[in-house]
Amino acid sequence: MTRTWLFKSEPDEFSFDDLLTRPDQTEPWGGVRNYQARNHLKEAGLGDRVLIYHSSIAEPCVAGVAEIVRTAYPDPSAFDEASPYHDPKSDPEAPRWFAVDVRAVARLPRPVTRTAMKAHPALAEMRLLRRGMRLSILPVEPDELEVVLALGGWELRDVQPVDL
DNA sequence: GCCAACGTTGGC
DNA sequence: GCCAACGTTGGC
Repeated sequence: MTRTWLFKSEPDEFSFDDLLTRPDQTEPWGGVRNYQARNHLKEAGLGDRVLIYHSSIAEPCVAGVAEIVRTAYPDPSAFDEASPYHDPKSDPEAPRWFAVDVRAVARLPRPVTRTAMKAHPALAEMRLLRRGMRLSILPVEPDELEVVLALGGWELRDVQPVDL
């Protein structure tokens, strides 16, 4: 069963366009240091869709769609003393933090702004839009995915992983 | 820049 | 185990 997730990113740090420039349009997604978000990361399965959401900008939006191409593995940055995400309490024998690899599917024909999502009645229950929601990795319901894609000028079949 | 919401830390 | 203090996130 293919699920959908929403990954937050500050585009100044890493944007959907950055993902498109990576080799094979694939990038490890790590540095998540919140247990609830980590648990979501560990649930992500091969081929799950990912909405890439740009936060902390004037107009926060979903910029594009990616997919999981490697499921959770120990996050190397946790063991890297030079990394800002270094966690001395994470033991390589029992890793605390995990990363996944994501590959771009495509940019949305038009970005779906937070404002547009908030204005849509079908998205009233969307996790992302709840007050005080700070999790950087969130599940997205199937019907919510359809609405977001429609707002972005796409339909669900446009993001079916090709190998399914 | 403000501030609400929330997570983490550490004293007790 | 409680809870105050503090730090961070992220929309506005």
